[in-house]
Amino acid sequence: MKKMRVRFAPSPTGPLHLGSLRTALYNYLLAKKHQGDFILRIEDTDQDRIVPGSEDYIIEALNWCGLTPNESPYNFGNYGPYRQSERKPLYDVYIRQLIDKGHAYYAFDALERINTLREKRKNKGEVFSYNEKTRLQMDNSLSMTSQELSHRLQQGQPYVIRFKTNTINECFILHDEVRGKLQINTKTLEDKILVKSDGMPTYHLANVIDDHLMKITHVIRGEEWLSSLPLHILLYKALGWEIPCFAHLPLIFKPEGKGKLSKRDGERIGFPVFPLSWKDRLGCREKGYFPEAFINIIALLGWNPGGEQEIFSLSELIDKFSLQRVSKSGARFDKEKAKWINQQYLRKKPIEELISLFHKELEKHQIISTDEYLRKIIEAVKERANFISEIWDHSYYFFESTNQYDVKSIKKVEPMKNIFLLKKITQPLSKLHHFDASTLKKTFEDLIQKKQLCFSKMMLQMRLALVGTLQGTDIFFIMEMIGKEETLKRVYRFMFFLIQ
RNA sequence: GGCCCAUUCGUCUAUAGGUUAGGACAUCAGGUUUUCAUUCUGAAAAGAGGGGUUCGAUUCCCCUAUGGGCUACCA
Repeated sequence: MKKMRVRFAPSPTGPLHLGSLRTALYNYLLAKKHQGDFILRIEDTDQDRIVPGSEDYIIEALNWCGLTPNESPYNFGNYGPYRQSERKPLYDVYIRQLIDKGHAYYAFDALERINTLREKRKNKGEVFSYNEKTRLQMDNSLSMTSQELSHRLQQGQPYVIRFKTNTINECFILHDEVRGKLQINTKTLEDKILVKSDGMPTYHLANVIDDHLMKITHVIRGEEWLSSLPLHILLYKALGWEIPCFAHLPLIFKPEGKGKLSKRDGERIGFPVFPLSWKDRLGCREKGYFPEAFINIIALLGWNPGGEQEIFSLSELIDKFSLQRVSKSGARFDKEKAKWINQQYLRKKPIEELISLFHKELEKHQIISTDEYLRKIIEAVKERANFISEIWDHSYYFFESTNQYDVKSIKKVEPMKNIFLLKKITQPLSKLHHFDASTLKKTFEDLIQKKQLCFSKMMLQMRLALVGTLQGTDIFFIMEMIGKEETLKRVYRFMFFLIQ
């Protein structure tokens, strides 16, 4: 059996987004499932559109997700180079071959002429297409003598090379791993440009040649390529090559509105469309998504193994993945579910890892603490956090004193009555030697029983005093953690605030 | 306009002709926790429409509608 080889072939025109990363993931999963190779190839045939830094970004993003390629521009296998811009000599060989065999031809038409032709037809409600019907009226090697052709080539006139679409077999059937059979009518195809006037091949040609030369067995890419598939198949046939398996993945749509998710959708949807930050746009990593969770999220966008399990490790994904279970229709991204998945991972993380991550989070607030202190706090609040940063949101009051109070909440709990409540507790608290949660709880209970007070009102007051809002963890735990001195300080400060 | 693809709860999806159409997120309502969360229980919520094929269609076929993709010397 032939070894499975798949490739992820992004063009370095900016950061990767969710959709491309999912394509990379599915490629990776399929390869690993079959002990195959996962190759990264950089498709930089359009030199004008290259954005500096994007290649590094691609590598780093794959790395962060744990999708390490077996072969890449930085990790050569036997089929390099892995950047298309460096493979030009290879392409030239096959371009020659296509021309010699009559599968491609030179076209000298000025862009302006084609554009005006298009305009004219459009005004008539028709469409101009460069194909079997029109090619002989155009300025190309099919409509001129060989002498004229060589003359013009010698003169150095600019030209492109077009594919001569063979329409002898009017219809043929394609097979797509996720969509099944597709019927194609060659009459509707155009003579696409294979080589641009700068001598570089277009995507279509480079892609086919590279996939063949790199011994790619399965081409897994986005649905936007489905309409070019017939051209690609015809190219394989023209070159006399074996056709690989194709799988076209459904698109990922914007969370609201229409159309496929684009790089510009980032902040509008409130979820980063990028795995890592790009310039001033926050990435999922920076937003606090764990790479395992991120992988899990995108894996489920357009695929599921059929059961009711929703949380999968990378190795489980590898084990369960199959192209047959990729859905045909586009998926809309749901950021709430994404959060939930991240939360599931946060809950499962070993405490040691959470401590270390939280140390880093605290650095942002210039806070240094001990592992032991953090351990207790994380255990207490981790259930309510989706991200590490939210652990901070739910625990800041353990690290800094409150001096701001939520006015609405204060009104709700009748302030003047409650100064009286707070006053009652300060005495017993200051007398305590053991300031731990259970002793504290007992102290409160005793007082409440003795003075016939309301437990819940007392608690709300304490909460406001210690946290500033009606949020927060168990009050007795908070007191234990911040200690007697700080507790009393906060209570007095709150009373003072109320009197004012 | 042409070509192509898709269409199950708000969202992601299960169901490979026979199910009370299942689950998850989100939503809502209750219960537990004499404070905050966690948590538990429950509810509402779907096969785009119309024709076939069939004893029987969400499932197969056709038409329409809707959405999407492509239609560049971009990938």
